[in-house]
Amino acid sequence: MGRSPCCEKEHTNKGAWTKEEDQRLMDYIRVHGEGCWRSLPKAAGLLRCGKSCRLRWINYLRPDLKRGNFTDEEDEVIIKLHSLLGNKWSLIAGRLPGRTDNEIKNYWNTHIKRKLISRGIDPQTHRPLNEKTAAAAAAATTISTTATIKTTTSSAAAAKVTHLEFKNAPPQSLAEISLLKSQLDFKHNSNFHSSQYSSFNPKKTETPSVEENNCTSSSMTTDEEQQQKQQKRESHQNQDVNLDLTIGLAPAKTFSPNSAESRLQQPVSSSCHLFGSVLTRPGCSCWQMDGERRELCRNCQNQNQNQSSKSNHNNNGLYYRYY
DNA sequence: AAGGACCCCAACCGCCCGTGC
DNA sequence: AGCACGGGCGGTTGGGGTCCT
Repeated sequence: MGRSPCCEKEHTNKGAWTKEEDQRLMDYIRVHGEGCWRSLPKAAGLLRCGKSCRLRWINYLRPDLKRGNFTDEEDEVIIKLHSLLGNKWSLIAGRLPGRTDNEIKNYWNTHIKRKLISRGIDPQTHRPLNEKTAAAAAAATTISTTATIKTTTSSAAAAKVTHLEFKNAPPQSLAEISLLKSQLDFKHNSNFHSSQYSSFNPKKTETPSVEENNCTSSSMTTDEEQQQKQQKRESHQNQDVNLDLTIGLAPAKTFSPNSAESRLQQPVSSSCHLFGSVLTRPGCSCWQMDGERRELCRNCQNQNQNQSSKSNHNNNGLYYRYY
């Protein structure tokens, strides 16, 4: 019944690693590289579970690990990313070079939680503690009535967000976004990735953006780029949400096309992105995020018309597709 | 100095996801 | 479609170190 264990527990060591074990593991990986963790212990002459070897390497032995205390800058990055991603430690770690998910998770639980509480901020919701109860009540009546999440299946575990329909207007501020996110079952709707709120962030950071790292569509024309830059400038002037999701890039790694990681790296240039609704036409200009213009561009209108027969479209509302 | 309380973090556990067949 | 497997993830634990009385 259930899964077979990843190793024979009777013949494996547990607990703290010895220097000799560390040395064996490092020597083996130096020669053979990472991977195939299940067979590694035997090949390396270690009486350890493969998972244990992997963890030891990733969290402790890897040569590129940064040692020492977290800096204030790292603290703030962690807080910011946590407010967007929740307990997605590996995604957060992917944006903090030299830090591991385990390290960040421990650091969060032992330091940052307290730090936020001392600032009067709830570490889970990232809202003021004294607002917590009132905000929860308010959120239930405001945000939940403005957005409807449509999924492809009725199973929470397998659900994939396909549409977001806003009866009035999409969230206008980071607070609203956070509130909306907290109301979704984030764990079960991992495909609905809050990191894609980056579409709300036209603010340019010092670090290279996704598109500057050749992650953007190769089909984009110069005109389209200009259009997007203009949109960014306009958006910048019109709102103050700075999610700074261009902070560093995840380590070079390939992801499956629909993974959260993959979508984290998708171009953030189009102002049509909304909660991960990456429209297929780069340079689409349907949404300006200024709270005034809530129009769909022609392309998106056409797309919506194609979809309208399937959805109960509110005349006053907006319709976003999630890919 | 003793020992109980508390803190920190490496390591473990069980589950989930992606892939190949 | 269903299964098996490897890898990865987040939550939790437990042991060692430090602080406090």
